[in-house]
Formats: sequence, C-alpha cells, structure tokens
Amino acid sequence: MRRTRQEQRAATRATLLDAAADVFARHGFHAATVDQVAEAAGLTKGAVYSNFENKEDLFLSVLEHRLDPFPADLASAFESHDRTWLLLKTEFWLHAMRDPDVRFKLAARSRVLRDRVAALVDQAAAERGVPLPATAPEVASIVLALSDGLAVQALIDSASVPDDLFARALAIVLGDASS
Amino acid sequence: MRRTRQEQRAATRATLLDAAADVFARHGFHAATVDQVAEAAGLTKGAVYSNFENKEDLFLSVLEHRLDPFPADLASAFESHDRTWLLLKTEFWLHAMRDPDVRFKLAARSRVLRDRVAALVDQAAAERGVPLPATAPEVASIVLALSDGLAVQALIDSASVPDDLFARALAIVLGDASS
DNA sequence: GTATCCGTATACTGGTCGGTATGCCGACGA
DNA sequence: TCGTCGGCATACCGACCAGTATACGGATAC
Repeated sequence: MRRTRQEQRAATRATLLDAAADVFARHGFHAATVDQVAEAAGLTKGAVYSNFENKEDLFLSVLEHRLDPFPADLASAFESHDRTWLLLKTEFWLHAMRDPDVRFKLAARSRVLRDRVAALVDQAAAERGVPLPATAPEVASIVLALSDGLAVQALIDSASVPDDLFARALAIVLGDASS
Repeated sequence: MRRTRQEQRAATRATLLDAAADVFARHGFHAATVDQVAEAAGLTKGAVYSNFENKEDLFLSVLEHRLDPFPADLASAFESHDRTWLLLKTEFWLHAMRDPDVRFKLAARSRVLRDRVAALVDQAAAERGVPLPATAPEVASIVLALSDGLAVQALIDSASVPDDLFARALAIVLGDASS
C-alpha cells in the first residue's frame, strides 16, 4: 500500500484522533497519557507531537473533529448521544467551566445549536397545529436539557430510562397531550 | 481557644473537607493536588493523610459530606444546584462511569432520589387534580433531567436560561397548560 | 539514481506530585 | 507534674509523564 506523504499524514492524524477520542473518554483528559493514545493508534509519541502541538491541542482537536452534529429532527437529538461522545462532551464542559475563553466559545456554539433546535420546534408546532407552551428558544432549551439529562441518567442505569421516554417527553413538551 | 482532641480533629477534618470541595471543584480531581487542598485549609499534607486514606478517599468523603439533599418540594430541585456542587457532581459522574462499583452505588442512590421525586410528583398531581402525562417515576426522571440539563446550560451562559424556565417547564410536564 | 527532507521511532530529561518516615508539640491520663 | 500518645508539620523519595533531541527510513525532487 504505497501512499503519498499527504495521504499518509492525513491517515496518521485520523488514526490518532480516533484513538484519542477513545482513550480520553475512557480515562479522562488528565488520567489519559499521550503514550496510551499513541499505543492505541499503533504509533508512538513522536507521531502525536508531530501532528499536534501538545496534549491539550490533541484533546481540543478531537472535539472539533466530532462536534455536536446538528440534529436533523427533534427525535434524533437524543440518539446522537453515544457513550463516548457524552463522556467527551462532559469532560469538555468541565474544561469550559474552568476557562472563561473556552466557556465563551461553548456558549456561542450552544446558542447556535439551541436556535437550530428552536427552528425544528417551530416546524413541529406548525405541523401539529398546537400552540407552544413557551417561546421556541425556551422550548429548545428544554428539549436539549431533556436530551442531555436523560442521556446522563441512562448511562448511570439504562434500566431506569425507557427507550421511548425522550420521545414521550418531547410530545409532552410540544403540547401533544394525546396517548 | 482550648479544645479537646476530638473537637480539634473534627474541626480539622471539616476544614479539609470544605477546602477540598472548593479545590476539587475549581481544578477537577486529577488537576487538584493534595498540597493545594492542604494549603487552602491552612494546613499541610500531613493533616490530609492523617485524616484520609488517600486522595480518592478525600474526594469521596467530600461527596458523602455534601450529598444531594433530597428536595423538599419540586421547585427546590433546581435551586440546590450551586456551581460548586454541580461541578463536583459532574466530576463524580465521570468517575462513576469509569468504575462499575461506583456506578452501581450511584445508580442505587439515583433510584432513591427519583422515587423521592416521584412521590412529590404524585402529590403535586393530586393537588392539581390533573392526570400525569406518564407514570410518576417517569415524570420524576424527566424533572431531574430538566433540573440537571438546565443547570448545565445556565453555567455555560446564564443569560440563555431565564430564572423561571425550570418552574415553567415543571408546570408543562405536570400537565398544567395554564398561563 | 541520488541527495534532500519530511515524518515517525527511540531515547532521554526535568518537573511534578502522591505517598511515607520521622520529628515535634500539645493534650490526655495518673 | 510527668510520661505517654496522638495529630499535624517537615523532609523526603520514587514513579510517572509531558515534552524534547536526535536518529532513521522512506518518499520526493531533480
């Protein structure tokens, strides 16, 4: 398998990002070591420091690489929470809480996400023909809180959160009292 | 100020727990150092290792000391989220995700909390005389998800979460369509 | 084909920090 | 009042790890 330098470098970087996502999610930013990431990628520390400034840059690159995908519809807002991603997101939230600059960036992105969800909320309300119980951005905040909050509970104890609970909660919040 | 040994030891322990809560919340479990905790308490590492087995024991003791106070009523479920406590809780959640034993204990405690909230939900529904949109434990899970989820958003950007949003979300979820 | 250079492996270092061994002082029991 | 002991301070150690310096092999350019 002969590759150009560009291809090779891109492949190495991608391998490192995948490995780093896994290792950071499993051990957390501080407990995870650069050597662990390198080994998980089948490489060595040299590859890491050749592709990233330092450990923090690697961590932030992982998050940029796997950004919150904007949900295409409300129901999928919950499905996008696989375990690894939720752990990374939580680590990052803690990081943001401790660094004002990072927090501002997260706030900006959160607003964009919320507004995107608000548009979906408006759309859903129009389809159903029922009034929203609050402004669309407020309902969007509620939907996102439900999505995250239930996902957190589900990871503590999956049995305590029925698979369809988010969908039903969504129906309640959107003003659908049926069933 | 002459104190007996018992009093002195208890005071030292309490001081350390308070300092540890602060330092762990500010820096996170791994980044926080035992020396920092000791210094914040106006003591030294010797005091820490005289009162706690090790760093992890100190961390877990902080959490036991400041356990989720069971809310007296639904509205106060949200108020109990001051910044420090939410950061510690989140750190602990991550810790639990990585250690099955800890996770099981957290799951047990979460069930107790949820059932407690479910009782409050039942009570509120009876007072209002409206049917719940789901079983009481399910509504309780939703309420807790909202509480945590909105608190997380509020710490990212307090302006994005109106003060009364939780209360209004609560009314929606409890089947109160008025206002 | 050959010289160059880029990207990764290897080897190493300095600093940090959890944990320990020991000293010291003040409370306790008699 | 005195000897003992318990609790905290001090000094220290060893391990771990982020980051660096350098070696090396294969792709690239000519």
